[in-house]
Amino acid sequence: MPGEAKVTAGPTIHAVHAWGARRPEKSARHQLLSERDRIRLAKIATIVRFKKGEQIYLENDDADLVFSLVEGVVTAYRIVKDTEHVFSFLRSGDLFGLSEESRYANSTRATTSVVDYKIPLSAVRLMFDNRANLDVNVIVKLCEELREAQRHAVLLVQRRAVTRLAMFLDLQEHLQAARRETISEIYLPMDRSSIAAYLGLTLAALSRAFRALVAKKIIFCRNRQHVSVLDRDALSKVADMHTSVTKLTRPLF
Amino acid sequence: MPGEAKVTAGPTIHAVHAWGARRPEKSARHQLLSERDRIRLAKIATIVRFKKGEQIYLENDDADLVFSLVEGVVTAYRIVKDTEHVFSFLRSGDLFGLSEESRYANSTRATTSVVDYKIPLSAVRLMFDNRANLDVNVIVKLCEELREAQRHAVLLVQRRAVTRLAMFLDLQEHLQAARRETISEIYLPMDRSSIAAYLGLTLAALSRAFRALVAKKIIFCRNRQHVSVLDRDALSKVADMHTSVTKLTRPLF
DNA sequence: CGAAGTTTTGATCAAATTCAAGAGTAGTGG
DNA sequence: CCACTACTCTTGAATTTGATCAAAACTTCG
Repeated sequence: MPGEAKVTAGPTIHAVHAWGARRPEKSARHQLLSERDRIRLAKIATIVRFKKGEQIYLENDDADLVFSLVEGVVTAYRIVKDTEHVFSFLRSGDLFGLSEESRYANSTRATTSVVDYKIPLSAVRLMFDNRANLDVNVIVKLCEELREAQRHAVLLVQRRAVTRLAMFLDLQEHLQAARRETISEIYLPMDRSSIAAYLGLTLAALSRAFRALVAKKIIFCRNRQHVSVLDRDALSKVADMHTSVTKLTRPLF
Repeated sequence: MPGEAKVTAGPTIHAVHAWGARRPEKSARHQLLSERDRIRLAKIATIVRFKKGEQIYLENDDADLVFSLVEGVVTAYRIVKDTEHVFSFLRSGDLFGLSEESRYANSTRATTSVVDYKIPLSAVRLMFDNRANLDVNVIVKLCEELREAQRHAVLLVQRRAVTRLAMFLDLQEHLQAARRETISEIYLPMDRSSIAAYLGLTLAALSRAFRALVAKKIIFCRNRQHVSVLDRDALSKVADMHTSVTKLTRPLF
């Protein structure tokens, strides 16, 4: 397929640059690793596959592996007081598996079938010590994660369920565009209960929110996983965005 | 005062280690910079002071400075649709000022009078290029920020105002302990409206939540800035925590 | 002592939760 | 290809809880 990303061996990290030249195209994501870094990483990384629904690691497990996601969707979550809280849906180009005091800080599972690289943490630390160029790129990636966490917080503060859902759809669409996938339809590989857990809503409230948007002809659900936006202005209006969620970021660091 | 941190020149970064030896004492924060790094940084950093209420930088300003907080409290926030969203209250040992595409990702202001180091971003980038040991420590710090963002998300999902407040108080107390300050009383340097903005509540709801906890004799407010916990078990119960908020973290990276 | 800025309190209203039951979708095996 | 079961999702009615708007009490501070 012409125009596709060229196939190179090894893990990738994609992110919007934190500093560096401001790009003409807004929020374009770039491959952060040099060819050399990718080759270097490829030597210590191995491909792993997970089936849909499979657990990748559990919170509090010994964190000895870092993962680089190649294909599929991974859900990062925690169970607090019997309630699942979803923090992020990880996609191709994302890194996960960082830890607090050598233990994973939350759980992850494959939401679709997943292909990723696993990299022993010991090897990563060695690379840092050897001053590979890697570390600055990891910083950039972390900043992006932080910005996303911030977007999430703004979303969660919204009181109306339709507002949260509209923001979520807007966000998904933008992420999809950043990955250069088609945007004629929004693809939602996760099920309703995961979305509800991400939005901090009950299943019932989420369902009603979907129906409300459909009833107003703002979106159309071809099926559970495929949604198209019929009235973008109305969606933005519902999402309450002066500055779209998509523009949010974080102070950090 | 004996037992105080020894005075050394230059910025500091404090965080819980992401990897490395698991410490006996839970979530102890450590100074991440070596003496050498601090001296190196001190050469390019200058002290700045801000008065209470003063703006430090605004979202979307050109991001040419990174800040290292020495003393005081800084509030990181964004205004979205006329509503202030507070993302974090930064304390001594925290870094802030990182950017997206060379612009600050949100606004910060001094909540108390503040002393910090400002470091030109250009110099920081130069240090990264020169492979100072700095970068790994920055990564560790970013992971901590991420974990905090996650705690915040869990807090925001709680429906009841008292639950959010209880989690917030618990969090503040733990942070205070990690800074090795006294914990006989929780010190809240920020005003009620900032807390409300952090908790995603209105001023009215927050006020009622405070009064509810006071009425149940779970906390005692000596004044607006000083709260003590009278009944820890009851507080934890209100906060809904099997695993206290304070234990939450993030998958990343 | 005012005057401005905060915080508290009260009444009404809107919206999400809860619980429970009903519809729709896969996926299995006959 | 059609049941049959398990699962996900939708819908409904009653309840809980916070937002809103507005006014009163409290704090600073000049």
